[in-house]
Amino acid sequence: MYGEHCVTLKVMEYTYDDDLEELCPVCGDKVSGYHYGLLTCESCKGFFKRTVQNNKRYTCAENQECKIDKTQRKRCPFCRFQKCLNVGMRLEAVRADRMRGGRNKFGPMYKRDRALKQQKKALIRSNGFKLESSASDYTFGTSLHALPTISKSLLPSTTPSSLPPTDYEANLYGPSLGMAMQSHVSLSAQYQYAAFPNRAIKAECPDYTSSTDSLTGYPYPDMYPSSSPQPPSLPPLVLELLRCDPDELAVQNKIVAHLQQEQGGRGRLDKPSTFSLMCRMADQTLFSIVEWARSCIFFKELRVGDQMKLLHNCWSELLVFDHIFRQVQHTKEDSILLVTGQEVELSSLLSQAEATLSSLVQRGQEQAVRLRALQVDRREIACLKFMLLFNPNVKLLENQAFVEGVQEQVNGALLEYTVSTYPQFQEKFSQLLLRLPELRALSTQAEDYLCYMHLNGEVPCNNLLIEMLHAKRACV
DNA sequence: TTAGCCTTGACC
DNA sequence: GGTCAAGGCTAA
Repeated sequence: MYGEHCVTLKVMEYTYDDDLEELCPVCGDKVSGYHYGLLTCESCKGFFKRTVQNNKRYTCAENQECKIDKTQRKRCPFCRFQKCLNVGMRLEAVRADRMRGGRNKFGPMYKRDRALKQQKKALIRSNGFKLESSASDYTFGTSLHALPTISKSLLPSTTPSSLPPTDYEANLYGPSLGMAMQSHVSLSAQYQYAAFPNRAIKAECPDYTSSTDSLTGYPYPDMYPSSSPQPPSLPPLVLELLRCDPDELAVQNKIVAHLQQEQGGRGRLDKPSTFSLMCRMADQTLFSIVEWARSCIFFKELRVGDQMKLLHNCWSELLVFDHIFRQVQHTKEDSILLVTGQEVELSSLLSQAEATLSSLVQRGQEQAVRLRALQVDRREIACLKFMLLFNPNVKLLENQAFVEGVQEQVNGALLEYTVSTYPQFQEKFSQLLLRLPELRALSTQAEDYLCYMHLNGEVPCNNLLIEMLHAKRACV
């Protein structure tokens, strides 16, 4: 049996005392500082600047899947620029007026990012996670209670689990889901200003993110000369779906804050197991997913009964998809990026985890590799999440026609988007859809594993995961 | 064209 | 006045 004490995960050592020791997310070269939204190397900074300033258009001689690393980054500027965009470099940080010096509106974001990295580092240290270079051999799941305090502006005044269900409809969801369904509106409102830096920036900068931002292959903002080729217009539905997506940093902050609070309520000696900690992370991620769904266009039009059925059907798919897309963005294939921002060394995990868990992790990594090869972008991810959520095959839906209609609309918008945005990659749409069956199979396997662990008493009590698991199996 | 180094200037 | 993320310059 998979014992909680037998998994000792190595966590990559963080060196946030010196951000410059990090590697460029585009090519892996040494980072020279924050450039256009994130920590990158000097050469990718220059490359990104030249590309945007000179409105360059590249083409890929291969199939737009070129590997970009330090030695090969000069080979294919198309794929290099795509990677710049995919990892999150911001077009709007390149100045249209070419003014030198000074500060831009990203300053606070960089500051927050630094603070977050410090928090993560403290989290890892106080957590007792085994550092790669450390001689001591701590287990992954140890005390979280020594975490540094997250600033009040980032902390919710209350946690989902501390709110009693009062709303009738929310109660229909079950104890945990009911709370998730009714309480997160106020929480998200509180997070809006503290952890949605982009929103604040948008108020002061031209709004490139709403139409032609850094998420696409043809993302040039409107500030460039009108004589230059204009990007194709994007399906409004795709933009709307993307708008529904929560800010990753906000979710991360919220989950870290919750885990801190949760552990704060325990004694120092009451250490959760590795698996238990993973479940708590997944549990909180699931709360975020429910919150996302509730705020989504179309979903909020549905009656609560249908909302429940859809969520019960796809919760594990969305959870697995969330994990996989995080690995796509993470770009490092030798480690896993957790929702808390912590890195876990893959080899260590695979060598010590029980066989089923290893297989799940490996299959997840394979999916991440395939999606990365497809150069999937955020807009496509947003569409795919909707397609998972609005599954017309769910039984006993009150408004099955509506769900089917949404599925068709999103399907059409994704097709239009991929064809117009990636004209050299006509089969991208079908390639993306082909990922879904594998994803569903993986999530089923993950559910089975969770069920098995639950029966063995390894899953924490009052867990939304288990509630969803029971609800789904009761429906089948 | 690339990429390392230099200059600039708002913000602290 | 120091910091640091912008843009600029230039040898390779």
